[in-house]
Amino acid sequence: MDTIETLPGHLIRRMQQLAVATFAAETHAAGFDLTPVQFAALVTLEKNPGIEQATLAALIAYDRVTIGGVITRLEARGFLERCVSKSDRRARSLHITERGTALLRTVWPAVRRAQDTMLSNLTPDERDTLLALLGKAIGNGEASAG
Amino acid sequence: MDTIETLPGHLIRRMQQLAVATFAAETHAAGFDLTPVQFAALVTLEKNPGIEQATLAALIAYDRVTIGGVITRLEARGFLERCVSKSDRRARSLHITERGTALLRTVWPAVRRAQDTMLSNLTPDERDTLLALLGKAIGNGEASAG
DNA sequence: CAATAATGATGAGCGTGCATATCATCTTTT
DNA sequence: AAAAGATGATATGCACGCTCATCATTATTG
Repeated sequence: MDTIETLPGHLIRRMQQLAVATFAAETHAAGFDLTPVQFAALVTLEKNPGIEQATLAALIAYDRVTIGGVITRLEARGFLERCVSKSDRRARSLHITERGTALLRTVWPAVRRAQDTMLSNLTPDERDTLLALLGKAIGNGEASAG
Repeated sequence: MDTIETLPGHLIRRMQQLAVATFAAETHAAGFDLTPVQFAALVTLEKNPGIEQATLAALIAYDRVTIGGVITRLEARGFLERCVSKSDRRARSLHITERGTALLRTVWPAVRRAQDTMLSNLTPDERDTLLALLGKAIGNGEASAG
């Protein structure tokens, strides 16, 4: 064998590559400049106002250091605010801004379109199966009561 | 809805995250310091001696610029050689070295183990299904005679 | 309560991953 | 064969994504 094509890791990377490219294509086409991480952070922040960076990182399964940089860039663009937590002076409490909320509201259609496009080679049944298997593979449904 | 958890893109990213982490864990545990891209490049180079950077990039579906950096690091570590192509002085012909071949031979077991570990939550049938669906989603089997 | 450990954030460093621009070289067109 | 276009590689810039180290602050323990 000794080839890359059939290795799970390679297929997974290609899929992720396609997903990111599709996300970028759809959002850019709609006039936005937002990465998947940035979108995930804002969406999660809208649903959980006031959480700290570490909590946000855990919620969307990212490294804390990575999230720090993402937050810095989102703050610089005015999509969220970062202030020292009242209960823990080490922590930074995060709040999405009006501008951030407005961005989410307008970008959601493009994001939904992207989710559809990146699976356009699959039938609806196949999509369901794929997503179920991915969820099972990454351990969704086990101790995910975070 | 308005949440991240159920979006295909999020699941795909989590899967890729798991795949990379598993690859690193298994190869590190076996005493190697190699990234998935570096491994893919070396394997493909072993099978296709003398190809150029652009060809290699196309074979493993990477950006040419990215591959340039990967090749530079692999060359610095003595795993491959880069020389000006005879037929095209713009191009760089790549050859894996003895050291590179030896590395591949010894790291393969860890890589295979990683491929298994990253899907350990799935049954054999589920793994087959997942890989088939990923292949279909990324368009394998259509004009892939590159 | 003092010493220790744990936690939140940040800085440094490395390696992708991609877009854009630039230069060298090859190919095509006229 | 000169002009125009295409292609291979590289430099630059930006954004992840992670490890390790560091500092501040909080929690724990003796």
